[in-house]
Amino acid sequence: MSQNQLFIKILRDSNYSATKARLFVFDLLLKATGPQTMHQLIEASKGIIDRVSVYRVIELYEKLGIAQRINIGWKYKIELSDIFLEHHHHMTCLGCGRVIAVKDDPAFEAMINRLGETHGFVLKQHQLEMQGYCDRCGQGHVS
Amino acid sequence: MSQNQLFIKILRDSNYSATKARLFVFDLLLKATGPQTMHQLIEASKGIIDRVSVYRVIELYEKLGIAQRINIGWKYKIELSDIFLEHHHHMTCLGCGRVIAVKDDPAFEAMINRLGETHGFVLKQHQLEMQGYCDRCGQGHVS
DNA sequence: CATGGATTGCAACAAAATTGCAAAAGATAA
DNA sequence: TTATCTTTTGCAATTTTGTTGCAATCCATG
Repeated sequence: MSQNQLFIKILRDSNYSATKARLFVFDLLLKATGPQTMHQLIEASKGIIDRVSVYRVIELYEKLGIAQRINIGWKYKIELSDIFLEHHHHMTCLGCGRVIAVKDDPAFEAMINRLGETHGFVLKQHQLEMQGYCDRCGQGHVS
Repeated sequence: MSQNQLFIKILRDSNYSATKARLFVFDLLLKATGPQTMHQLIEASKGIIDRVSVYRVIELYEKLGIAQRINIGWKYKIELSDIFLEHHHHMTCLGCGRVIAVKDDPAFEAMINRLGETHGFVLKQHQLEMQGYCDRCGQGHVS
C-alpha cells in the first residue's frame, strides 16, 4: 500500500473524506525535506488552499495521528508521524542549524520504557531533541 | 552561593543589570512548582511588570541560558534551566495530565552521547519528553 | 447525476508576540 | 550624594498567529 493510499485509508476509516485540501497539504509534507513551519505550509498553499483550511487540516492530521508538531529550536514545526516517516528523533547543529533525523535503536527504546516503569508509568510515546555541533562545524570552539 | 546570587552573577558577567523586572520573573520561576506558560507569568506580573517586559526578560533568560522553553503537550512553557534546576526530563500522563520531573541516569546520558557520536555530532544538550499513563490512571484502557 | 452531510473560503475576530520611542531606573564617577 | 550617561521599562501601535460563524461548494453515496 502506497503512502497516499494509506493516508486515504486513515481518513476513510474515521469517516473523513479525502478532499483537495487534505491531499494537497499531505503532499507538501510528503515532498518536504524536513519538518515544515505553519508559515511555510500556508505560503506553499497560497492561491490553492486557504490559510484557515491549512490550520484545520493540520488539526485533523494531529487528531488522526497523521502528522505531529515537533519543536525545532524556538518554534514548532509540522512533520508526518511515525506511520509515514520512520520513528526518529532530531539532532540540530548549533553551528549551522542543520537538522538531521536520527533513528533510535531497540536498546534505547527499552531504556526509555524502563525509565517510565520506575516512575509507575506505561509509556506510549516519547520525543527526544538533541543539540550539538556537527562534524562540519567542529566542537563549538571554532572562532 | 545562593540561587539568587548565581542569577545576579550571570547577569552581571554579561553586563546586564539585576533590575526589578528581571528579579521578579526569576522569583516567579523559582517559586513555581513546575514549568510556567507565558500567560501564567504575565498574569502573575499584572500591575507590577508589563507584558512586554515579561517577554523581553524571558528572551534574555534564554539567551543567557537562565531559562528555557520546553514543550508540555501542545504549547510551550518556561522553566529555569539545568543551572538552577537539576537536569531532568518530563513525563506527562495522558489520563490526568499530571507532569512529573524525571532524572535520567549516567547510562542514559552516555547512550545519548553515543547516539550523537555515530552521527558525527558532539552533543551539548538534549530534551526528552515522554507521554503515557501513570499508575493512578491505569494502562490507558480504563473505561 | 441528484442530494445531503461534510468541508471550504471568506470575513471578522481574538490571542500572542514584536517594535519604536519617550520616560524611568540603574550604573558610574566626581 | 548628585550629575550624567546608558540600559531598561512601559505604553501604544502593529504584526503575526490562530480561531469562529456562516454561506457557498464539494464529494461520497445511492
